[in-house]
Amino acid sequence: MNADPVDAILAQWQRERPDLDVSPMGIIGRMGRLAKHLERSIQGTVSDFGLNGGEFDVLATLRRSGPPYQLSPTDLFNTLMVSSGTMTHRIDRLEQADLVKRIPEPRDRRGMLIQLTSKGFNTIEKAVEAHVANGHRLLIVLDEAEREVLAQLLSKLLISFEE
Amino acid sequence: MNADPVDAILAQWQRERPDLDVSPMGIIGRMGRLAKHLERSIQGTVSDFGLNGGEFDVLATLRRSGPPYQLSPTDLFNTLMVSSGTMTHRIDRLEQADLVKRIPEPRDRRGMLIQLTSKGFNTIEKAVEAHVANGHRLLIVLDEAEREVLAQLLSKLLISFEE
DNA sequence: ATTAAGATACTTGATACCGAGATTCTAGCA
DNA sequence: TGCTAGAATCTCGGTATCAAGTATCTTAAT
Repeated sequence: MNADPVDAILAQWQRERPDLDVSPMGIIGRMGRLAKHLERSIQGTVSDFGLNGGEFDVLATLRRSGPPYQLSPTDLFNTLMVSSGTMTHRIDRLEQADLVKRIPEPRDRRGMLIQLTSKGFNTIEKAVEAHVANGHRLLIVLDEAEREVLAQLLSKLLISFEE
Repeated sequence: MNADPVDAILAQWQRERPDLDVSPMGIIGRMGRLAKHLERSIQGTVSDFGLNGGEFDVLATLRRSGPPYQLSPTDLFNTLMVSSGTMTHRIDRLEQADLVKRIPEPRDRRGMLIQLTSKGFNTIEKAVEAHVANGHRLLIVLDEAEREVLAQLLSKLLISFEE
C-alpha cells in the first residue's frame, strides 16, 4: 500500500487538527492534483497538432456531434463549462487558424453556427487518435475492473453536481 | 444506472468513430468536469473569508505544516503544482492582506520564509473548518465503502504520475 | 581565495479566463 | 400591431497563470 503526497497531507492535518475529520480531502485533494496532471498530459499531446487543451475540446465537441459538424457557441460553452467570453476567444483563434468557420444561423439572426472546416476535421481526427492513445497509456496502472469501478464512482459523483 | 453527460459523449464517439476505444475518456472526462465543479465549490466556500482558491491553498499548506507555520516559496509552489511566478504573485497578495509575511531565511540569504501572521492563522483556521464541512457535503452521495474505494483508486493513479 | 555550477526568488511578457455590460434579435402577450 | 422579457453573441476590464529570463547567493572544487 504505497503512499502518495495526499497521504502526507492528511497525516499533517491529523496531527494539527485532530478534532477535524478531513477525510474528504483524501478524495478532493487527489482529484485536484490528478486533474492537473491529466491536463498537462493532454496539453502535451495535442500541442503536436498546434492546439492547446481548450481548442482541442472545441474541435472534439464539433467532431463528435456528427455531420454537418456544427454547433452554436452557446451549446459549446455550456458543454465545456466555460464562459461565453472564453468561447468567443477560442472561436476567434480557431477561425484565424482556419480550423472552424462562423456561419449565420438561418433561423435566428442573433445566432451563429460554428462549423469544422476540412482542415479542422483532418486535424481533430488525428489529434483525437493521439489523445485516445495517450489516455490508454495514462490509465495503464489500472486493470479493467478497476477502471470500471472508478468510472462508476466518478459518474455517481458527477451526477450529484449536474442537476 | 443513471446517465451523466460523459455517457452521452462516449455514445457520440462510439457512433462517429467505432474504430476507436475511447473508454479512457470515461475516466479522464469525468475527472476534468468534476475537478471544475469541485474548484468552483471550494471557491464559493472560501470567498466568505476573503480568499480565492489559490490563496486558500497557500494558507492551508502553511497551517498544516505546524509551528512555526513557515515554509519557503519553493516548497510552496512545488507542493501546490504552480510556477514560481504564480507563487510570487500569491504571496504578494497575501502579504498585502496581512495574512502572511516574508521573513529572511537566516541560513541562506537568497531565501525567504513565508510565515502565517496571526490574522492569517485565524483566517485559515475558520476557512479550513468551512472547507471540510463543505467537503463532507459534496461527498454525501457516496457511502463510506465507496469513498474508501475511490480514494484508493485515485491514489493508485496519482502515484503513477508523481514518480 | 577564486571560480564554476547550481539553486533560489523575482520580473517580465504573453495568454487564457471570467464576469458584467452592450448590442442585436426573438417570442409571447396584450 | 406594439411592447416587453429574455436570449445569443460579442466586447471590455481585470486577474491568474505560465515560461523564460535576470539577479543574487551558496556550495564545492581547484
